[in-house]
Amino acid sequence: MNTDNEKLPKVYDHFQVEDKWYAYWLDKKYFHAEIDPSRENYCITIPPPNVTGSLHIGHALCYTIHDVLGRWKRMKGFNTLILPGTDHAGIATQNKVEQQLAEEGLTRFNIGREKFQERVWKWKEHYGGTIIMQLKRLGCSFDWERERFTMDEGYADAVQEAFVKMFDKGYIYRGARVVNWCPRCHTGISDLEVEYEEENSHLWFINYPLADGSGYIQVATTRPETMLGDTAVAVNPEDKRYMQCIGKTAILPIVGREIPIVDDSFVDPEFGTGAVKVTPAHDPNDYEIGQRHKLPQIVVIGPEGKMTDEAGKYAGLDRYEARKRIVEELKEKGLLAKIEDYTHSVGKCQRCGTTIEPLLSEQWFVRMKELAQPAIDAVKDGRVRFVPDRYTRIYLDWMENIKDWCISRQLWWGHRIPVWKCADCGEYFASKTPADVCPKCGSTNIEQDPDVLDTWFSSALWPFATLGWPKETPELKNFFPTNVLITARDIIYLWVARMIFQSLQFMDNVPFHDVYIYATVLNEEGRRMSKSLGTGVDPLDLIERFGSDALRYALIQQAGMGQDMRFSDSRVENTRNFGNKIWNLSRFVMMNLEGFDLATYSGGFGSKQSEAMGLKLEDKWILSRLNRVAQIVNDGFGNYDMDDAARSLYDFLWSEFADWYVELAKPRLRTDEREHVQYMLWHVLETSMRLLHPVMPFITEEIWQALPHEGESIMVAPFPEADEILMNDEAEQQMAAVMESVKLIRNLRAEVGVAPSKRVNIVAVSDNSEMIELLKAAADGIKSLARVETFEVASESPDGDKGQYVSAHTAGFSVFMAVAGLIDVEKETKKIASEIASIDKDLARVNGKLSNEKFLKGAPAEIVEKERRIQSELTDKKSKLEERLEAISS
RNA sequence: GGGCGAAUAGCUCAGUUGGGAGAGCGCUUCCCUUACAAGGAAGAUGUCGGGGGUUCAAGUCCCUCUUCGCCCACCA
Repeated sequence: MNTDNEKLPKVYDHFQVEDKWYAYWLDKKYFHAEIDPSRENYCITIPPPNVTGSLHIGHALCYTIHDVLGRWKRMKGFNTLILPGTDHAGIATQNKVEQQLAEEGLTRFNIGREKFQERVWKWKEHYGGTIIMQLKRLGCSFDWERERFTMDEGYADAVQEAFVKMFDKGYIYRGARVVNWCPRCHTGISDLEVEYEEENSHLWFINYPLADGSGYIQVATTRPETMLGDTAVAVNPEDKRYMQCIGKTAILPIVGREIPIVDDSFVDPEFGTGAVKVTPAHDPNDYEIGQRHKLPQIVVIGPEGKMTDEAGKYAGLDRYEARKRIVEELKEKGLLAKIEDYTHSVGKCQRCGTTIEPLLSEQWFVRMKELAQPAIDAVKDGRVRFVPDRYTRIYLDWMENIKDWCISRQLWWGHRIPVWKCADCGEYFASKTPADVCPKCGSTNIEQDPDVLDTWFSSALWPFATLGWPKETPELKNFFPTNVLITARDIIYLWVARMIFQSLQFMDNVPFHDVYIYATVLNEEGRRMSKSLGTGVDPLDLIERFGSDALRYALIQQAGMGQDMRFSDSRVENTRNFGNKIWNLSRFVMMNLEGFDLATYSGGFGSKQSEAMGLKLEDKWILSRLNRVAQIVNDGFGNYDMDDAARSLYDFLWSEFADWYVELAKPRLRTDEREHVQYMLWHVLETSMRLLHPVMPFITEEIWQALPHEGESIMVAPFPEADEILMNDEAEQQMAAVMESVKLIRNLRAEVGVAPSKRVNIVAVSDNSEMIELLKAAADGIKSLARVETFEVASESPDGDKGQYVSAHTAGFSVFMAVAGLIDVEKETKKIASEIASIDKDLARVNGKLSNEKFLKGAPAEIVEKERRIQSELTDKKSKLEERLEAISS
């Protein structure tokens, strides 16, 4: 290979490299998975991002993890399918488009359902496109030929199929309930879509006069405006204070309605006055009380958050204005006993922040009990495993206390509910195809339900609907169930749980085997990164500045087991530096590969071959380290410990390969070892690039392509497996001693202030023959790394004028550095004395242990042995220092 | 009210089954030594949140307290 013609630029330029290789990979169709029964599958259907906007760093982490695992498995020979797509995100996207309309002074009602839907589709095209572009820039090796959208044609069919089947099986029912109503979004939402916030408010105490004139009963409320809809007062049946009131009636102030006083064990006698006003149409608990006592339901607040006609003179007022005025009127009438400050949590719409109005309305629900059970079993018996494990209980607790799921939404963007109602006989029926006649009475006077389905109803089908369900496609047969779901912890209930029960229902199998809940990304201030909080960071910005590889590595390096991570730009900058280090490391190797021919090295490193090749200590050492890293990386990816894998590669490449091996290789390249060293450098670098490729795909491809290689892309090259034969404890220990000697000499130089350019004369001393041999063998390397002119190895300290040496001591050997002129005896004495003091401290600890019989008896033999070794090392070092002290002061 | 997680160097975080406290950034000193100044060499910095306990041995296990974050709950 002629390296002169292919000089790599000095600074890594991520711009041209990333675009070039992504286009190449696409062109080669490496991302595309065809069905291949001869190979084991690896399949993930990605969590489809909402088409509400662009992706932030949290998403970048999620999809980087997908891509790391995908690339790893692909290189390991799995038929790998990472299936991408996007989610229509009903309410969220509709809100975005409504905001857009509002800027034009329009509402969805102005332009009508059809036109509105057109606008949302346009929005989807735009932002869906942006998201896909972001994923591509991130380097994601997803199968774009199989990209899906939760409202594409086939998907719509799956949603209808699922709904109709569930409807016909009786899992879906229509019911009047108090639901969480968002007056701004104008729709009901599920319990999971409500977010609670602490609010400072008041507790109003109101006297309700008793009808018999015998006084009044006092109730406490946080929502005085709902009193207009009260149809009872409830007290606890055990509450002695109110026993005589039960069965009596009270006169509802302002309204004048006579309402019963009922007993219900729901009421907590400790809270407030122990008497509760009951508003069945505006509070889920009151609704339940109302059901138990057959109370009427009076809706006094309408869908817009305004008082209804039932509110009499307050009709038409905003709910908060009504509250003010009602409190005012009660005060005037002398019925307001007191007002207390009170802090409580108030439900807000997850999507727009508007305070939820509990409102009685008719909705479609999924009956959950029966569906939940198999989903509970699947996790309990381990068919689905949560990582980290602590989420198992969170899931199970929720599933075991599950409530029915409100799936209808009064929105225009989403899957229209495939239910028709017959105007003549009142029958509701579901149908996948547009219906025109009532199956019960034959009437054609039928109308489709205007509502759409909760987005999560469609998302719940994702792992199988994307593979073709309800059709029995080859993809579905081949790739289902998928291997793992990688997702954020905030959608365990909303999505994960629902995929599990829907999959068990429709596929009779779990949707995935592992659920990996990754870290929540926080910004520098420790706040959750979220678009709606305004704390999102655009990954594209970081990719532009530092490169995709840098961003990916920074994310993976920090992606510990579900731990939150604070993310800041400086992290990515550091990783960019790592990329540059790898780049220059590769430049060095490449510059020195002249004349290297890969073809002559087809054997690799077997134990015998390595002997035959005459491996030096540093060769054995770097091969040992390389294979240990290969082990850690494979284990790390396999156990979702990706940070461990990433960090070990960083340390290996920078602190071992570049800092030590390459430095030791430099002089060897000028000797007859050249060819062998070339092979070593190539081998270690090429293997490292393959190990690193899943995390940093672009730079590794660029380097790999520039190196001699076999195959057309690193993406499809085999992933390195650890070879235990090459793991070599002895070499690692010996190398540690050599490195220690270099550090000691460098340290002495710095201490005495010898200029880096100046070479020094060293005498290394040991009374251990093996150590002497080792130091002798390593002399060339030590001389080069520590800038040593003469390096003498002796069994005794240099005699003669000891005032001409400074020294440093470690276990097994000492180094003496000749200084020009005499040493500063005072300074040297001080240094040695302080070292002795520090050794004494350690020695005291070790001696204490070793003189403790309990320790000697209780601790395992190897630990005792280790302490003994430490003791002898310290003692040895101390005596050397004392000897030295003696020598210089004499 | 219940549950979960976190607390380790100035900052952000690693620390596998209990066995001589680590990295990156920042800081100090020196160096453009032909792979790399986005770099190299040397160095300083810790009551491992507090208090108990188990153990020969605790950052690691148990109890308790404090502070922060998150989740769940029918907080009228």
